[in-house]
Amino acid sequence: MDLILDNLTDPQRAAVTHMDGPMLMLAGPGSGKTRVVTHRIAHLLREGVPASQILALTFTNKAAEEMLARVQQLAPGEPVWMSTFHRFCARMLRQYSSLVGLQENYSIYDMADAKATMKRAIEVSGISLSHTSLDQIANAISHFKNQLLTPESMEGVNLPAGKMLAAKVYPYYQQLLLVANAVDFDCMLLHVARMLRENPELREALDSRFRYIMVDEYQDTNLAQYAIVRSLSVVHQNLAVTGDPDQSIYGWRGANLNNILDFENDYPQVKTVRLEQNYRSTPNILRVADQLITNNTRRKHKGLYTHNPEGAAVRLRIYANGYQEADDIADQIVEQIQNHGRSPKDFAILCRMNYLTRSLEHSLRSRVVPYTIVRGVEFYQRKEIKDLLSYLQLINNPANDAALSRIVNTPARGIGKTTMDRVMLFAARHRIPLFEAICRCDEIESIKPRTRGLLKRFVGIIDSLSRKASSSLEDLLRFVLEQTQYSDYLRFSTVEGEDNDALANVDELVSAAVEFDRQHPDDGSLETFLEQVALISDTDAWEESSDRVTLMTLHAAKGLEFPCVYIIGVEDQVLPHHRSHDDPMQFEEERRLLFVGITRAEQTLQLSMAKLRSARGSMRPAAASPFLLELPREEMQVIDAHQPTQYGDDNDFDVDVEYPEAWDMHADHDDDLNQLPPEERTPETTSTPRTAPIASVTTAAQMLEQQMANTIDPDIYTVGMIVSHPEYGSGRIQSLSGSGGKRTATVNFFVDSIERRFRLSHAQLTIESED
DNA sequence: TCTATCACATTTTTT
DNA sequence: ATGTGATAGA
Repeated sequence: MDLILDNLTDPQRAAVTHMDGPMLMLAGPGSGKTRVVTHRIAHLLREGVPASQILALTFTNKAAEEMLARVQQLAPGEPVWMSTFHRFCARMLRQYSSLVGLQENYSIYDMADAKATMKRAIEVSGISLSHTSLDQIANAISHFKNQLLTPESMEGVNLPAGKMLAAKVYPYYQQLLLVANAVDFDCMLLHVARMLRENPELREALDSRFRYIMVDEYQDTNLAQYAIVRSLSVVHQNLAVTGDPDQSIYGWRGANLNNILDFENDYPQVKTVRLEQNYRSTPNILRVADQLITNNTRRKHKGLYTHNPEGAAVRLRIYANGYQEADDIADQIVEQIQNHGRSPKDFAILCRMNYLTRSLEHSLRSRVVPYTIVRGVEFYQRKEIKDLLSYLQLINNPANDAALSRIVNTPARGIGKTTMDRVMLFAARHRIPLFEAICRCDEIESIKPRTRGLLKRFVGIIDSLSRKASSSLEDLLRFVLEQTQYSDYLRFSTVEGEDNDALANVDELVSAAVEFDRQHPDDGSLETFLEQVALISDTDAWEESSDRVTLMTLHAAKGLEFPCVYIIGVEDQVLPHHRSHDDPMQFEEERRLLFVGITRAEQTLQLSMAKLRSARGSMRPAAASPFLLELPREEMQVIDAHQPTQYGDDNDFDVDVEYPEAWDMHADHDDDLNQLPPEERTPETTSTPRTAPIASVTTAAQMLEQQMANTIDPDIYTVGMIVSHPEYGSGRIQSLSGSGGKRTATVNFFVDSIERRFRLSHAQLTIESED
């Protein structure tokens, strides 16, 4: 039995055993890509390639950790260098910092730090934000860096008007970063790429040090990453990249789809392997995904197939409004958990935009279904955490202006905006860090003597903290808390019993420090801790283990899989997003986004849209996403849950909203019902026109209950009746209670004389005799 | 210098 | 609906 080579398909084995020369692995969703990559590394090691010569680059920490663990399992021994691009660059910069004008204790700015710095740069450059925004400028600068454009190389380059201002800010921003001995995320890549380009002997050394390079999710690489990878594989072209053009959803962040589309041109001797067999989804789901993505032009053809058994038809539900959508999905989940042995963790609800999870949250909470939201901002973005980390950063790198600005007056020390403006002016004039400017505050004439005293006291605090810099992280952090009286500050700024969260978060950070000390008994430096923290993301915190329904954006769902998936808000202007409508490239990316969502599903999938969607506080009509037209309707189950709503029985919107004719939204759905599984195909539903107004109905939830109740007429049951249950056998109905969807029967079973209660709308009770 | 109030915008966000 | 950022007043 060969752990590494057995149980692989032919294409998989071909990829695993490929050793020298470039390789492109086109891996469809659920095709066992991670398995192939890890097995290939194990194979390389077994064939005698030293672990130190292998470098595997991923985009997420999670992917890197997972691969590392799996390789360790297959081939225990010296670990292979597996990390994210950014972590790799962080290490390189640490080692070769002087080549790009940094010191080795440089800081890594997160988005917030970077934006704050840009804001300063904008002020310094004297540009008005009236025709643009900070976000736009930040985006543009990020793009410059991803395109390997330095401020110098951009001089004289013609730019669209939208980017002109950003280009003006760019050099000022870079200057501030340099003075602060700091980099932002994009800089890390840019610096390393430049370093490799400008230092041929270093490039060569690293090229032969990392003889075997693997890149995961290659479709998401930007130009900077591309340049780094190419530089490291000029002499030793043992570059294996894996990816799927159809799953490229980060174009807006600078990812260049051409990197993977042109890989075969870049490396003519490339060996291309296609992994087309899917192990994840039912054929039904896969066909829907495949048919959708066929509409894209910028792709490499893959013929996806699976040997998995046929499953339930993919559902498309059209709801009257977003609340009904949320309630119905929550009801479905409850039903599946109660009666079909599902757990909350089997479900994922995906959406284009974060705010769409709100109504779902509400519906789940009211039904006491546990859920988590995977959001962009979490623990390390919390104010108290950022504050404390800023103290640590300042100790590690006193030039870190972003950290200083954050905590110079937190807790309050009487150093306000006016003072800091003067300090900043002085710092900018002398091109020195803020901390140095504060140390030299005697030279700043505009600052009053009293304030100088306050500034000096601040310097004293930082100095005393710095003297502790080499103690354990836990001690250091506790010392910071003590010296700055930060805990008191939190307690005082607390409104009324509300904010004990903040103190708990502080405790959690201390725990993280303790844990770090434990894991790094010898090499634990402040620098390492800060680097680790800076490059952590919040999606990493998502615990797979907890038994909860997962709510997240389609972007966050990449790489994950769930038995049951709901994709909500499949509406025009939402998916595709209205800002991606015009540009065909972006439009295709939106289609890929839906493709990614669909292919997360293992067993069941429901796409849904609402005819009315509340956005920005008000109800607006929504039209079907154009992508819905591209799906194979004939094999899907289309359910138009059109019902009158609390928003008016004579719903004006109904007439106004335009639906593609092919969808036949309001027609009778006998066809569709015939595709339902038998238990859902009761005479009641077919004979009751679904558009009939139900006068007494007030909320969407009640409507749904009614609807459900109608599927099985509860009134056919009477007390004393003998019924049969699939699990417990025969029994007698003792009593009946409730009404509508809550109509409940208490049954005493003959087999054990135990009474059990069932909701008639859900339970599978069959009548054996009337008496 | 701090605090309260108001206007404003609001896609997605691996690092 | 909700949060953030700027501004004005204490």
